[in-house]
Amino acid sequence: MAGNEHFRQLLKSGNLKSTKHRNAILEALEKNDVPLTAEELYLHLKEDGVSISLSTVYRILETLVERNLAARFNLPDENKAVYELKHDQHRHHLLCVKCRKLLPVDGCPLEAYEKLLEDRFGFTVKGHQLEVFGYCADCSEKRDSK
Amino acid sequence: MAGNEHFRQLLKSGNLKSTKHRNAILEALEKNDVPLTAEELYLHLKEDGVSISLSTVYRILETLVERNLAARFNLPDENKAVYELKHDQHRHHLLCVKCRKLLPVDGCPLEAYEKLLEDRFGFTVKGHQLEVFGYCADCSEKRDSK
DNA sequence: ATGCAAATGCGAATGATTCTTAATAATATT
DNA sequence: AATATTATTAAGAATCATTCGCATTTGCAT
Ligand SMILES: [Mn+2]
Ligand SMILES: [Mn+2]
Ligand SMILES: [Zn+2]
Ligand SMILES: [Zn+2]
Repeated sequence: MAGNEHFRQLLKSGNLKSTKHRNAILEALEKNDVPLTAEELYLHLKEDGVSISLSTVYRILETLVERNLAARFNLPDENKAVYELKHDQHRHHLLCVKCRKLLPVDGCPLEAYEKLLEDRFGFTVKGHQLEVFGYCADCSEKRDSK
Repeated sequence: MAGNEHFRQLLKSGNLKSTKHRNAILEALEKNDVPLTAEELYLHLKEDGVSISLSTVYRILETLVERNLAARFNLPDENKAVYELKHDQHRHHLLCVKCRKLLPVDGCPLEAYEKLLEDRFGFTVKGHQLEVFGYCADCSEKRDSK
C-alpha cells in the first residue's frame, strides 16, 4: 500500500475514482514493466489475492486508454491486445519470435521521419505503433550453433 | 484473365496450386493496394461474382502469409487483422484516425535503428511493424478551421 | 481420362472482447 | 457519522473475429 497515493493522483488526473481494482491494475502494470494482455493481468491479480471479474479488467483498461494513462496495441502474430502504462519516456519493444520474450527499449527513432511525412503528405501525425521482432540474444546463440 | 499467369507463377513459387479463389484474392489485394480485412476481401469477391466461403478467405490468407507472399498485421484501434501483398518495395501506412483512410508510403526509416538494436542488445532483427496515425490532409483542414 | 493430394464449403467450435443489468462501493453532502 | 448521488463492479450473455472438422470437390501429374 506504499505507492498507493501515487496511483490515486494518477486516477484523479483522469477524473477517475480510486478503487481497489484500478489501483491493483496500475500496480501490476507498473511492476511488470512489459505490455500485458487483459487475461494476464486478471491472473496476476488473482495470484495477489485480488478477486476481480475479467470484464472489469477489460473495462478498466479501456478507461485507462481513453484517459491516455495507458496504451493498447497488438504484437505481431498475436490476436489479442496488450496494454502498458504510458511512461514519461516513450518506448518501443523487441519481441523474440522464438521465446516470445519482450525487451523494452526507451527512446524513438521516428521524429525526423514524422516531420518528413507531415511535409510530404500534409498529414498531421498524432502517434505511431512500432514493434520490432526477431531473435533475442539467447535465442540467436542457439540458432548460430546450427 | 489477363495478368492471371502472373499470379499462377507467384503461387507456384510458393508451391501452391493455382485456383480460382487464390487468383481472385491475389487480384483483389493487388487492385486495392491497401491492407484489407478478410471480410472486406470476402465482400469484394462477392461483388465481382466470385462465390467463396469466408473460412476459405481466411485459409488462403493464412497460406499466403505462411509462404511469405502476403503480410498480416493490425491497425491501431482495430480488433481485426488486415492483409496486403508483399511488395518488392517494403512500405508503411498512414492511417487517418478520423476518416480511417489508409495512405501507403514506400520506403522505410528504420535500417539504421535496427543496426543499432542489433549492436546494443545482441538482438537479431527479422522485421518490424510500423503504422503511423493522425489526420490526413483532408481531415486536418477541417480541424484547422475550428 | 484417372488417381491422389490439396483445396474448399459449411457449420460448429473457440477465443477475445463488449454489453446488459442488478448489486456494490466511492465520494460529496448533510 | 449517516445519507444521497453517482460511478464502478460482478456475472454471465452476447457479439465479433478467427479457426477447426469433415465431407465434397478440384487442380494437376501421370
Ligand atoms: Mn516511437
Ligand atoms: Mn519498415
Ligand atoms: Zn528469445
Ligand atoms: Zn482523414
